[in-house]
Amino acid sequence: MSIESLVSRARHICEVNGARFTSIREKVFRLLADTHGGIGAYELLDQLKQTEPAAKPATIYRALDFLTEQGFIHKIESSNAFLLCHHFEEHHPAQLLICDRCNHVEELHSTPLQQEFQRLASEKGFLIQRQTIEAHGICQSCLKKEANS
Amino acid sequence: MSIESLVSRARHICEVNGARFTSIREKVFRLLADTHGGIGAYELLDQLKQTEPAAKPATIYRALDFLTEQGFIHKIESSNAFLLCHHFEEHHPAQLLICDRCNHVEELHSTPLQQEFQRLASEKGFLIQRQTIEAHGICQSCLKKEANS
DNA sequence: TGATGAATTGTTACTGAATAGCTTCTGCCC
DNA sequence: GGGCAGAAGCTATTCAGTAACAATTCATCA
Repeated sequence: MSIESLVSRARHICEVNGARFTSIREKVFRLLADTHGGIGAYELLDQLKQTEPAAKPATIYRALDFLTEQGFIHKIESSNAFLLCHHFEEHHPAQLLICDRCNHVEELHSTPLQQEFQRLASEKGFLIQRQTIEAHGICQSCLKKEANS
Repeated sequence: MSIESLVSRARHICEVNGARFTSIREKVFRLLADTHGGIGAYELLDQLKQTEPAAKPATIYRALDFLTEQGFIHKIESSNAFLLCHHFEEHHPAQLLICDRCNHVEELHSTPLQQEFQRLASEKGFLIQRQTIEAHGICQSCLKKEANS
């Protein structure tokens, strides 16, 4: 999936939503799209400063808030990092597999898993509004590299 | 479950493990035991300072690291808070239901849920080493209060 | 008892994460 | 062009977490 294609899809969604895909927001979006895996807000800020020298933490966090609202990115809670979602046409909860070796993140969308969590919560009378399901470990490709060495 | 009972159980486990349940560690343990729900490291630090004026962030984080190693506490990743676990006799992954109204945290231990997540990961060739499963929302008792008002 | 080595704690300093509050600018609608 | 709302600038601050090194405590073994 090319970056340009992602950008134009995002731009289109913003138009539909009546939201403004401003220059800064687009830049942050592109930086995220360039990143393999998650990236921290301050690293993102450093990169943004190369074209927006005046950028400050608030600049990044406002952009990240916007991108989150539009459903373009996920936050990785267990590592305080942000991740571009490549199928943002509909908001969806995701489960993340985060490789601690290569930083790659695999995004899952298992309905049974969510439903089971939902069911357990309901049993306790708990109303879920937001869920975080993440695993850290080692991805397939890193495991293979390890086996071959 | 009384605090004293928790403390003595913790002390016993430390003895068995050959770990030292020092004064600072016990104080942090007690502060966590006094807390309803999760608590942030710096709030914990403020409380600890009342009896340990020299305490610094490192003091708290070292104690928290120790208590985590012993399996006495969980970290709530989605709110950067720490929570005493009341059944720490065996290390176990937990799922947390965090009420955003009253701050209460319900701890679940669903084996099916973990296994399903495990299975999904395996399908992708991913080896899970640590998992975070949390939900934010509203607990039963807060929902009832709401209904009655 | 006294030496010693490891674990614990003290101390200073720093980086990274996130938000608050207020000002300025920009785009849009009338 | 005037006024309004949303976006971005700016300053400052709080919270979260770690690094590095010095000082201390403690169990143990000679």
